[in-house]
Amino acid sequence: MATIRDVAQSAGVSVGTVSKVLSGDPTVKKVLRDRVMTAIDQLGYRPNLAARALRTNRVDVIGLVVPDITNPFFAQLAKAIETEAASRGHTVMLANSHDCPDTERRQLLALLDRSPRGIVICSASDEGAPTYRSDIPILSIDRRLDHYPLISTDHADGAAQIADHLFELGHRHIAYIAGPQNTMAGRARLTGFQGRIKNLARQDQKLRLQTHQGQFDYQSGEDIARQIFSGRADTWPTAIATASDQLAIGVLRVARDLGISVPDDLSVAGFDDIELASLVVPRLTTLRQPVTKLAETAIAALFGSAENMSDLLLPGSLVVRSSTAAAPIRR
Amino acid sequence: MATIRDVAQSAGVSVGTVSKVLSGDPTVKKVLRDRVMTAIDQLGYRPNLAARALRTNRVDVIGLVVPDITNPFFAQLAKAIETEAASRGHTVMLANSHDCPDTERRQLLALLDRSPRGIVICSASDEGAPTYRSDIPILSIDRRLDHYPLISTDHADGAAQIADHLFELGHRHIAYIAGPQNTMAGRARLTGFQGRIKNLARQDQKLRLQTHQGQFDYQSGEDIARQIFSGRADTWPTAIATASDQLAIGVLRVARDLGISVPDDLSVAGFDDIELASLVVPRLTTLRQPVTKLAETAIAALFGSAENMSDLLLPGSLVVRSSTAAAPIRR
DNA sequence: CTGAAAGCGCTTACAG
DNA sequence: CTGAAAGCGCTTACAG
Repeated sequence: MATIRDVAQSAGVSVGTVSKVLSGDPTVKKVLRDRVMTAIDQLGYRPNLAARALRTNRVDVIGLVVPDITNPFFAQLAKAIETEAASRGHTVMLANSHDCPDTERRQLLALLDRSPRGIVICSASDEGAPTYRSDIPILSIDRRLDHYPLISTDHADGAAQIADHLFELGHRHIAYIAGPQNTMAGRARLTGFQGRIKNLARQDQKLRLQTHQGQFDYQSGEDIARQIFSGRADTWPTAIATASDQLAIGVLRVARDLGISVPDDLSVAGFDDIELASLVVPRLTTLRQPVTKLAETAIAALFGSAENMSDLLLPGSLVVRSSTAAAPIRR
Repeated sequence: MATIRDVAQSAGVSVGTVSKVLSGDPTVKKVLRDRVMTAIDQLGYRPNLAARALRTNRVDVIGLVVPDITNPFFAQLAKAIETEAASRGHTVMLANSHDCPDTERRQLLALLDRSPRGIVICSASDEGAPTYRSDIPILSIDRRLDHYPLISTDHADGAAQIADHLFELGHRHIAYIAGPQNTMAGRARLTGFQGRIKNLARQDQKLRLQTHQGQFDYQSGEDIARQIFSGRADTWPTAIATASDQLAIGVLRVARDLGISVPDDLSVAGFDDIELASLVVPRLTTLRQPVTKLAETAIAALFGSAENMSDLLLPGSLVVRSSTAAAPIRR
């Protein structure tokens, strides 16, 4: 491979001048600049990034740690971050923590060693984590790591939007299937939903909410839905809201198995808007997380002054599809 | 950050000795080694990887280029590759080509600049691409880039396994929905299926195959299925095999819309075994691609002698679920 | 406006 | 078995 010396020699200038041309320094006269450019083209010169990194102590890389790239939400996030980073000439280093704090710590250290421009992490758990001493900015996305600033969807507000939607459709007996309460998202969505329902109950005393507790996954949705529908039919809710699309899809399947028609007899709403949400029958009403916006904001923060960054909540948007409709008339 | 000099000073040895300890050189006496280790711990020393890279001209990174990390198949692939790379102390640099040859080229050049240990690429198109001059090994996975060695599922064999399965179930009128014929996977699956059917036809002259042509996506499956079932019912096939799970899922939806019972009236088989395949109703019989094995093989090849590497086809495995069953008795 | 030179933090022959 | 020194390919004050 040609080095900067070869280019300098071929162009008849000093190495320093080539470097200045490379960095777009305007003090280089056009004649020289042109000679250098031709030499670069001729030799097919590409700068050695390791040498540059050693000298400048900075490398055009963004580190990204997610629990599992196979989860559609994280895949979308990774894609958005990669695209955004690429548009700024940066490459993304990807690591999966496999939802394991130990692995996460190892991956984070490995990334830190490569002195990237910054690191974006969706933490495996939002319980206490070691803090990393280094001048490389670290940003949490979706799930906070330790004390590092967090960029995430406003989960509470999103859940409240769903509550409003169901209330407006006339539902007065609503079930909520919450996500795990040891995650911030799980907690925020539950309290957001409950809070809004409490407010709405002032408008209509008949409004009732029953809550259940599961994981974010599909199986939980199935299990809890079966439990909900195990009682007498006149005790059934007319709408079920859930903390994730996966949960909602589990509910949909149970409804079909039991011959409960969605949305005629039962409205179902999810959360996240994963791709599957619009493929399922009927297509799922849900709350879309602003994934691209989250990624853009995170990258912008990394390139700005991530020092004095504070938490940032971005609003999600209600996506109404065919799994929710006016409440059935009962009795 | 502490440097190797600080460690040397603190341990009272030369920089060279520290370096030898770092690399596990057995010629260093235990006393010195211990002193060095303590100094490292005390100072929290972590080697500067840029400096090491400059010196050794090698960096513990694997480059990975996929069309779109959001596609579940590529996500699985990326996860497997990342896990495998991590187990060898390497980090993965991820790039999305967005299915665009130009972007792919740019991404590939950017990765090459970072002098990774090797690059694994699932190319955006298997039509001609520029060849890259560099001593960094490049390996194609799933879809070939130019002349670079390819590791992929044996698509033809996989499609043949599906053909066998349907034949054994007694199906004698089978439709095949092929994928795009400008992709190798699309072509190989079609010819594999056709070839096996041709063989089986020697055992039973009544065996008939009709083929259709679509994309790999869900919508294609829906469109073509509608077309298939637009004729008289006694001309309908008893089984439909497809070139992708997405296609098959499109077929399933049409079947339900038309009141055709799967698998009683119609057997449906997909290809790939994406996660959705086991979530759909009924669960989809399909051919599982050996994703983990593909990734392991690719990484092993990169760490071995990728020089004299040749193409490698790995067998897929038939996953029988509830969307296929014995052919219905007609007439 | 351009060039000569120092130095980033390592690894690796080479002496001893 | 250990150390002194060269050098990887850049960037960046500093002189001129």
